[in-house]
Amino acid sequence: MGFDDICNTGLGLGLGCLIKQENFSQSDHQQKQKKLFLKHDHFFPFLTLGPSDEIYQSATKIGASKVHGESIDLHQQASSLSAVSSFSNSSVKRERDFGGEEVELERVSSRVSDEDDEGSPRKKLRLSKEQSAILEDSFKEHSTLNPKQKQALAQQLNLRPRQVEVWFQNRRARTKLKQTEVDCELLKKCCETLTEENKRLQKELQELKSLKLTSSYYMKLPAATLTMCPSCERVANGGEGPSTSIPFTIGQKSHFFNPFSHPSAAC
DNA sequence: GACGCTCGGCTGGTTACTTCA
DNA sequence: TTTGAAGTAACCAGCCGAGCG
Repeated sequence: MGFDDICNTGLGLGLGCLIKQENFSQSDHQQKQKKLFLKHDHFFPFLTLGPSDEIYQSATKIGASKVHGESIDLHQQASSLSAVSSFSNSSVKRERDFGGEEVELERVSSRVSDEDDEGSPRKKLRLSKEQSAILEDSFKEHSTLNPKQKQALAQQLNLRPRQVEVWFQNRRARTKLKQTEVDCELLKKCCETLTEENKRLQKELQELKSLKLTSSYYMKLPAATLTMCPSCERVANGGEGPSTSIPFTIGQKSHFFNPFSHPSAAC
């Protein structure tokens, strides 16, 4: 197989992104929850240079999911079609007293809460700063609550357990939403970086193809005069002659590239 | 062990209300 | 003073896993 064969095997560029998954030692449920939160440092965008069909396959296989034995589905499961129309004719009026404390003046509520064990009408209250701070602290320790923790927290905050539960549900949703926004921004930047790298490699590829005629010259040289860089698989003429400045790739395997760990694919 | 049922907890989506620029 | 956007408490439907008979 000569250099022509190598050059004409359809070298191409691939683009993908790896997501690393930690091994969890927690309960299944918490594991399931953690899956939803992607850490920044778990992204491994990469470019590949190799036979085009292999690049596509490797990029889709690897980027689509499998890292560390865990499969990750970037596409969230189909969202449930919630056609809920939570009709409510309750209303709550609140005022602030002189000290800034909130005073609730509840008026009407015909909607019965599912947790309304006290028979009191549903209120939409605003949690105090202290309550929020305690809830936040508790959330930092554990994003989910067991029944005992929920009960204890409810007692401590003078809230109903249902309120604590709802607060944690909403808090998790907010966290996930923010994380999604952050991930989106990160992916945008990754995409920009990889696009630039892709352009650069395309250019490099064109240059390599343009060296086709020159390369035939190297093939005629005795094998002993050629040396290959083990890391980048570039062949040089053993330091002899002008050819050392004109490397070319002969590796057939895909060249995985991580722009975060390797700012440049070049030597 | 397989099956069906119940229950509790979670997620995604939504509504209604509050706050603030 | 009004208004629109953002934040958030509360809710609902649906899903899933554990426990039980």
